[in-house]
Amino acid sequence: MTGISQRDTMGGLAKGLSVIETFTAERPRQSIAEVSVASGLDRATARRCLLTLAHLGYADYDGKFFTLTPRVLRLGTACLAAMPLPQMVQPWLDRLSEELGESSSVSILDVDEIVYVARAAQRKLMSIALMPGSRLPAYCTSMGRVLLAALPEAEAMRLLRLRPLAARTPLTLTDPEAVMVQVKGARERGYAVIDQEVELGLCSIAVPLLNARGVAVAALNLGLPALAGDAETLAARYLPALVRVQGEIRKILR
Amino acid sequence: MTGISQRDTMGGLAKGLSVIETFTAERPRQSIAEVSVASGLDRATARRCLLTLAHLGYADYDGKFFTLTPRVLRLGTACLAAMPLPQMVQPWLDRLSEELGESSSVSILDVDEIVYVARAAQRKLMSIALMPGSRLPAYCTSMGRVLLAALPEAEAMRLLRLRPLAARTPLTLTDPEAVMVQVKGARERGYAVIDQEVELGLCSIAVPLLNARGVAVAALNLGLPALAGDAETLAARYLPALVRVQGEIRKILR
DNA sequence: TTCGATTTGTGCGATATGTCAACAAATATC
DNA sequence: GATATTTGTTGACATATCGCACAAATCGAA
Repeated sequence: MTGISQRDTMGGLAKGLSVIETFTAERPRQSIAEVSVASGLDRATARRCLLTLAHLGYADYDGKFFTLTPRVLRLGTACLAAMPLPQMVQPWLDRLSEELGESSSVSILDVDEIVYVARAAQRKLMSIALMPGSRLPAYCTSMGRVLLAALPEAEAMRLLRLRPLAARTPLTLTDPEAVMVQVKGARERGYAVIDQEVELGLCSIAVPLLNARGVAVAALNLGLPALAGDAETLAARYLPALVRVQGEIRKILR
Repeated sequence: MTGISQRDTMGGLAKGLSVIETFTAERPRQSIAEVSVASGLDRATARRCLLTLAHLGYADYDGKFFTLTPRVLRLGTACLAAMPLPQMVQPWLDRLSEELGESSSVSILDVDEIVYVARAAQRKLMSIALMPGSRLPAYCTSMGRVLLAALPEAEAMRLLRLRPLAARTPLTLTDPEAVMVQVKGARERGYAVIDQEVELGLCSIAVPLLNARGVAVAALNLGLPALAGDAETLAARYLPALVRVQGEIRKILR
């Protein structure tokens, strides 16, 4: 019950998962040696992991390079499918987006990143396509800020210090202390507004999604073009609809 | 080089992955014993897998039940991000959807399912939200049929026989032989049209995406409302645009 | 081609891990 | 509330697997 004892762990599983995570957009095809250095595993071990993955259909092997197969996606979608939240909120997202003509999303916090778990896309504002499973850093997103606001302050601060905060645009706050001020503001107001800190031209307003016990389990946001006005104007215009959905979802979240 | 020899496999990895896959929408929270029966592993082994997953942050454990965490999504998105195809085709999808005012998607085949890897959603025709990572059975989808058509006939037939074909609508073909006839038709014509076999009110037309060597690596489709007419009308109206994009993408696919 | 450099494949001892069985704790059943 | 059943945990033993060192293969450049 205390810590995980040595005899309760399975090294092989941990190693295999880390091998999967070495595959990125920059390195979609890797040799055994590449995976070995990327994962820090011995070549012999990396080789066994890769051969096992190939054998199970999670990877393809052409005799030289390994690539992941769509079967790996099953792991992720198993996870998404296993979450009750996405299916519960999707109808509300659809309605909200339809009504306002803007994209809305629901995300949860994974360490210092927000992970989209449901989305109703309306028009394309962002340069990259967001979808369930997509990740953005918490510090520069409206959903990230309301989710950080739901944590104990020390924990939020720890997450903000995990890595240097990149200036994604000239408007991005890159000082953890400065972000923390915004996080506190979000906690007090019950919502967060972001003005082009993720991407120029893009604003966003988010509220936390609370379960019946009042615990923030996710965040709901609207993506808006930057020309929509200052924070107060945005809030006045869009907050009522968000709060309404927030209330409805709270009723159905155990 | 021949088969995977016993000494090149890692049992722990295989077991851990199968444990992850036991989590579904129906069973998002599982005890050790439940996972044990679902995976066929000994309880002690299942326990070690689960504790390891929890230790690594892939699962949560409340002392009784395990749930997967969003961290598992990283595995899947690592896979999607590692695919060059989605990023390459996305601009074409966006343009195509914009032009025609209908949703378009690209999918690949994973065993007997199609997996969406890119999508430009225009208006909501389907009851469920489709997005990259989503899966539909191959037998009743236009993209599935053109992808099956690209396989050797015996292999396609094997996939069609893997599980009973569910009648998703009154129009769904549920006889493997009958589906095979359509698959062959798709191969001859170079495209497939589906009329409300997935969902009532929804038609779809698909073409294969070929790489420079002429190998079908994915499928491209348009989702259309059922009122759009019969197969020939649909093809006459939408095929030219699809074929144009097919040609463009073929140029950029190695 | 030949040679060196890098990468990949493979035996081996030491260690980790799976299996099985037993047991204790929790839960269900009556 | 007593019994039966399921579930979680632990220990012992056989075996799989790790990581090392070396062999084989592949690659690159002269």
